[in-house]
Amino acid sequence: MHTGKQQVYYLNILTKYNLEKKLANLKIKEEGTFSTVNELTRVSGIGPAKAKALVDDGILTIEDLKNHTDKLNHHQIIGLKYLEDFEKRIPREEIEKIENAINKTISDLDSEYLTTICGSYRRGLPDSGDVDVLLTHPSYTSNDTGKNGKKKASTILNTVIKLLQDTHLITETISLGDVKFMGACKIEEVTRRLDIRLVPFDQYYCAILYFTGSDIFNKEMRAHALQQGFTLNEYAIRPLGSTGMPGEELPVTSERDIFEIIDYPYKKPTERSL
DNA sequence: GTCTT
DNA sequence: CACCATGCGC
DNA sequence: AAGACCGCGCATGGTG
Repeated sequence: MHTGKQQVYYLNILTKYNLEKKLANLKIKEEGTFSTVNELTRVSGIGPAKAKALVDDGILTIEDLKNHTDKLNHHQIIGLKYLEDFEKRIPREEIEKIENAINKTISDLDSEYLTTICGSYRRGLPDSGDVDVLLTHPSYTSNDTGKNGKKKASTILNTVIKLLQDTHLITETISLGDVKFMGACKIEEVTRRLDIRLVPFDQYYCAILYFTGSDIFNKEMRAHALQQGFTLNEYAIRPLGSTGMPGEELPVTSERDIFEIIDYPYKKPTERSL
């Protein structure tokens, strides 16, 4: 009963999203601004809505945009400034250097921090689009909720980010909250997109699994989990009761634990690029 | 409602 | 000030 | 034809 209601709720979100996407595309095509919108959305932080607004203001190209930076917010200014850089792929050798720099700085701070760079880098691919770092510390768990937990998280993340700024790895901040940093770093010539997210210690391996992907692999694994009577997401794996109601989060101390719980043959990260 | 099977 | 909606990226 | 699908954190601007 509760589950049915929840499913209907998510279904509505999904339906609404699909409809809006379709309507937006139709509208754009009708107005003949399709290619223009695409051009402006190359800038990180400019999506379909902002692009449309800019076009309405007579700003049609990236070149126009450079003369109207007053119409951009901080994210979009960074996106414009590093437009070419952010479109370049990052060789894994460079990510290895970034990884070393991060690990050195953070382990000097506290040896109990754990970091993992996920995404295609972790799957062993020769290059990636950005650097996605997962960060955790035993003192921060999913029990740390409410005002106190937020404060604990924000202290940890802010400390780490400040340190990485001091060592001149992080060069730009797009956004910084309690648990997620989005910004840029530079270790050679090109400025690279860098994300760092703080994850509760007990949810670390579910997060690593999720953010390592690939998307297709995640989908297959989630489907297998369901067959075995479990629900798996970026936070946790939980058994499903006879009603379909998720139970308590199962303890997980490695990525391999998750595979074993759902009786799915272990795949190394390099075997997950489906 | 759309996508997969 | 708190709270919410929207845009955006992942 | 039938069943699967199954957000969220942050910045910004608006409301009261």
